[in-house]
Amino acid sequence: MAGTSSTADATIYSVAERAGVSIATVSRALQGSAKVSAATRDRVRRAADDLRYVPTAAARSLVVRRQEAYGLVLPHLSGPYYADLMMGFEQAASETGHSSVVLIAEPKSDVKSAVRQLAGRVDGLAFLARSSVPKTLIQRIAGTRPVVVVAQGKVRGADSVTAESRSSATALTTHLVEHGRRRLVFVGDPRPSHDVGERHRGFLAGLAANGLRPALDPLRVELREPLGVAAAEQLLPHLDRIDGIVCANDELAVALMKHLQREGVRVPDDVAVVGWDNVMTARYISPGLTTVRPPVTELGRLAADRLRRRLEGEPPGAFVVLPTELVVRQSCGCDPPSPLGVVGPSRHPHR
Amino acid sequence: MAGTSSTADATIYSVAERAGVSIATVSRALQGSAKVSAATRDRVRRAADDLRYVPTAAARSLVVRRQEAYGLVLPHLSGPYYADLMMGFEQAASETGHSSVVLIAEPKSDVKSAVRQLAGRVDGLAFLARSSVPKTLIQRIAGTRPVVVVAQGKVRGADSVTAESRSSATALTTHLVEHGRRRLVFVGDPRPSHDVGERHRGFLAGLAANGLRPALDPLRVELREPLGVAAAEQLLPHLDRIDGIVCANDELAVALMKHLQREGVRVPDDVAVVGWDNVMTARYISPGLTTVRPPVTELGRLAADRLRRRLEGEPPGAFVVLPTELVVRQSCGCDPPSPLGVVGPSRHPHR
DNA sequence: GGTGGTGATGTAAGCGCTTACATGTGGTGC
DNA sequence: GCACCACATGTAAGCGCTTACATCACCACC
Repeated sequence: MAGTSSTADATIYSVAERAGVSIATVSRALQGSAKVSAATRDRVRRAADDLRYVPTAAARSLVVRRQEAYGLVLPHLSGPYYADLMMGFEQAASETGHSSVVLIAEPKSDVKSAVRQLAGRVDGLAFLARSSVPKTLIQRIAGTRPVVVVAQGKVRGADSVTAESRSSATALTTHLVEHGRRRLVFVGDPRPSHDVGERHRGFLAGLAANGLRPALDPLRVELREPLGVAAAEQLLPHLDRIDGIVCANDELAVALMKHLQREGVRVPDDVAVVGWDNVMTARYISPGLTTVRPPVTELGRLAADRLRRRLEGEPPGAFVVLPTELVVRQSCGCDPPSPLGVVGPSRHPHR
Repeated sequence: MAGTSSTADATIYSVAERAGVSIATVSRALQGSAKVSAATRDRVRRAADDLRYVPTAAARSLVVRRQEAYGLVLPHLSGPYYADLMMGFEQAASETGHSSVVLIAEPKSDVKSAVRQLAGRVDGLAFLARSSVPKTLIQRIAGTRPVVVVAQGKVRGADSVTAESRSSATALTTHLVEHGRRRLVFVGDPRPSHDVGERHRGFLAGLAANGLRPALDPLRVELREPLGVAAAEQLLPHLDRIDGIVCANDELAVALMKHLQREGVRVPDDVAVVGWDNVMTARYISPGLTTVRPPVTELGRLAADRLRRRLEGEPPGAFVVLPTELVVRQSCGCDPPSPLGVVGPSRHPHR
């Protein structure tokens, strides 16, 4: 019933028949191989067109022993971060003729078998941090085909691309200290995510360098908007003991800041707030949110690029760190609208 | 070199050999077919595990004559809209065991062949509006396999899922008129996108119902942030002649509003501004942006659902319209923080 | 007018799976 | 003790392509 019109399942055979040639010639004509006469090529093309022929990729994959596709495993988190990353990935992938198969790995669904299945249809895979795929599984897959992990620590046998986090976090923290803030607190759970862990370590380092310690233990919350409100609630009673809040990402930061403001707290006067990711809202909210911009699209692009190289024979183990950019707005205590400053080592692949 | 470890290319044969059974038994054991003894199943599983066996999806696809994958064609536009839509789509797809292959169709790249190639590796495709895929191409593909268009008008032979636009736009416009605004202008190009066209028509209808006409011709700009600033620049000289700006989407609206404010224009006092999409920024900016919330995730989910049904034999031609929600904040002139109101017909599939 | 070369096309062998059908093995019922 | 059946497993045929190799026609050259 679906897609009827009788031509629905044209194959290379029907095209060959209609064009009066062998299937080999059809294949050659359609792949643009040189060894076909112009006349024949035209005839084949016309036949294919008439028949609405769509070559079955699976058949080709089987014989060329390549899927010509990459897999991208994301956590279930909306937000611009993942969209941008995907764009970069897909673009780089398609430039080398690879399709992108995406999988959203949420905790609830059967991630393990979903990932396995995905692996079977791609030549290489990229795993994003926080995608609730156990590291051991990633390692297993990496023993099977090229794998790159994004925004995570190293995984044996896999490549890694990350945005620099620790030193930017230190810079960010130092910036707050230079504003005279001494009683800082970190909001976000440093444990489950390598990246957030790094930000937290950088935060601690920034404090330590100034002989300071966190005013409170980190508030271990997930990096989502509603938790920002919850965190604000938790902090309200302690506002006399803190003068700066370093959030693990912008969603948390904007929600938290807005809620504090609703409760009459002045930002940055009473308390400074900073985030991470440079989402769109960060530059529209007021005061403008001081944050860190990771090169998200570039991260995606680079992940696909790693896969390409691996498939071309490069050995695994590359570890690429991309620089981030400190984006200073007003929530930290700076007054004028003045975005500036670049922090972090420049790109430095090794191994 | 890549993914060495010698086991890299375990096939069903090597697993069969190691387990001491035939490949048929391996297939049955791994697919969970009932006709395998528990002991054998275990042995096979262990062998597969030892060998890091990853079944080649292409081989299976070839024989079962299904790709077990859907294609999703998006325009090159970042923003939460597409991310959410993809989430919904992927989720629904994976619930029925389908992978999602995404393609970002930008004008520059060779969209035509990319789409063709995509078609060959999926069982059905969803095309998003503004994805720079010519309608004729979509129609051709639709003659070949199930196709659903999202947020577009009807396409022959394809299904369609859309968010209600026109009457919500009328409601939005009417709301502004009720605030006493009489001199409204539409920002965004109604021509290339079916949805934007609908919003514009709804805008005109809302005015006409009150005996009004647009204060200016629509400002035909793309729906991206930078164009919002440009539009604001264009409107500044005419501010005496307008008191309300209806933007085709939120990105445009927030950029425009912010720029007007920078120039000393008071929103909503001097001029009201409204948008469309209900992006995150809309609720953090001040004044809060009055806008319309389309059920984006649901749209994605429904698109995948249509494909499923078509593959199950349902005839093409379904036309599903999802209701949107008017989100009233302050940029329209309302004072209290009070989101409310639902507008638009409820979901009504026909055919 | 043979010989050899060149370019276009055909022949056929798989790629790694699934599955209809054939085969084998034991247990049951009479 | 034999027929029968259910169940577990094996055999083998393809799914729709690509490509190495064989074939063929034609032309140039001496």
